[in-house]
Amino acid sequence: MTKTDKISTEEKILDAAKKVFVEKGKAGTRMQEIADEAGINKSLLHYYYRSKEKLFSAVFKFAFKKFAPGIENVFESDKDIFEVIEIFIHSYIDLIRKNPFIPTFVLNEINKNKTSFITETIKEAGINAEKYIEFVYKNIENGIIKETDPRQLIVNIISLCIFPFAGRPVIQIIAFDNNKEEYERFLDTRKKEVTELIINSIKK
Amino acid sequence: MTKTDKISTEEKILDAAKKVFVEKGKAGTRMQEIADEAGINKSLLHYYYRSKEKLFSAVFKFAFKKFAPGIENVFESDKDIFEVIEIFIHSYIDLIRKNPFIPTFVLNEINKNKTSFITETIKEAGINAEKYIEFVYKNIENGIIKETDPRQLIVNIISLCIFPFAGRPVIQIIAFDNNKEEYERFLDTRKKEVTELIINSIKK
DNA sequence: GTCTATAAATTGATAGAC
DNA sequence: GTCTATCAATTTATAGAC
Repeated sequence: MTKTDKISTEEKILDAAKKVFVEKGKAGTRMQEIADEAGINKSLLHYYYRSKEKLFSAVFKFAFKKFAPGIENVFESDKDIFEVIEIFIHSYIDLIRKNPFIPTFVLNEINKNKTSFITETIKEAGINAEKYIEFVYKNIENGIIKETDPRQLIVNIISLCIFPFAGRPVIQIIAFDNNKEEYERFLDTRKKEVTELIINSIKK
Repeated sequence: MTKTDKISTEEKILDAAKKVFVEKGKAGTRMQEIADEAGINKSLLHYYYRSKEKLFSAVFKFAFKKFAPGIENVFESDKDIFEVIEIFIHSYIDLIRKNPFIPTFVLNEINKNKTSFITETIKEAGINAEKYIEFVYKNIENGIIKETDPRQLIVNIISLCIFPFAGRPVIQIIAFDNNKEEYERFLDTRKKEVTELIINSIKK
């Protein structure tokens, strides 16, 4: 008996739901499709998760955790800020590359679904902005980096990491003649490009 | 009689459709809601536009034109590249600020809706990447800017302009305590921030 | 051109057998 | 726990009166 046989029905449903919701969005998802993907009966979805809404909630929470990197853990150290930024960019781009649909899904649902649930999920993710901001200010005071707005900096970093994935179909068509392999190579060079651009913008 | 009374039913429908589709997305839009928004009967939607699909197509084409700036017009001139970039960033951020939901809408539909219609619309927009690329290379050869990959450059510019709008709800909550006015001020400074970052990255 | 009425298909959710 | 059958509501689309 292989280990995959041991996956519980509840897990099978959640896995299937993640796949379908992230790919099609909340409004575009059909409960039937999740059931098919999980290889089970549609009624079981309601047995384990009362409603589509509740199933979506579970998926969104998972997706948001993937999306929102633990910046507070990376930036709290006493390490070299340039090194920390490089590690952050590299690991974040690696992360998105493994989950390329997550950014579009999260951004879209957050914009369309202005419920208290979404707001709460974002807050509950417990991203500690203060620790990061302190870290940046300390490096400014110590004369290691230029006078920099920490919020502009982090928005710059995340913008540059995410857009090549969210905007991939457009960029690939317009700038790469819809050549998939060429675009993959473009993404390869992206880590270095973004790191250099950011480091260059804060170093004295 | 005011001029607004002269708006044809067809126009009223398209205006209403733009509003609802861009806000709720293709899958989340209901024909009834468009009819209500236009103040007309639901049947008229089908009279003027045969189906939801066709109405969506009209809206998407409009939205994509807004989204995809005419880079070929801006960059074909013999003007100073630094000036051209500044103008491009300023006018693009101004444009998105007037249509803040367009980026999320376009990016989302492009990723979820992998039909030939979407691909064709992107191609038909007729964005002339070559003219832009030539312009950048000319400036490199003339020693005005550093050795730069034109595609990385344009992706950098657009990333930095768009993400603060697509990711607004998250950033506003995490970094600005959900304070709308503070976020508006943040966006105000964004034009200068992006321009400086980009110029700084290409100047010798 | 614009409306009412309604068809036809889809879809989230529940009841009840096993 | 899992399935079949089915309800009830929604939603796109059309027919036909005016």
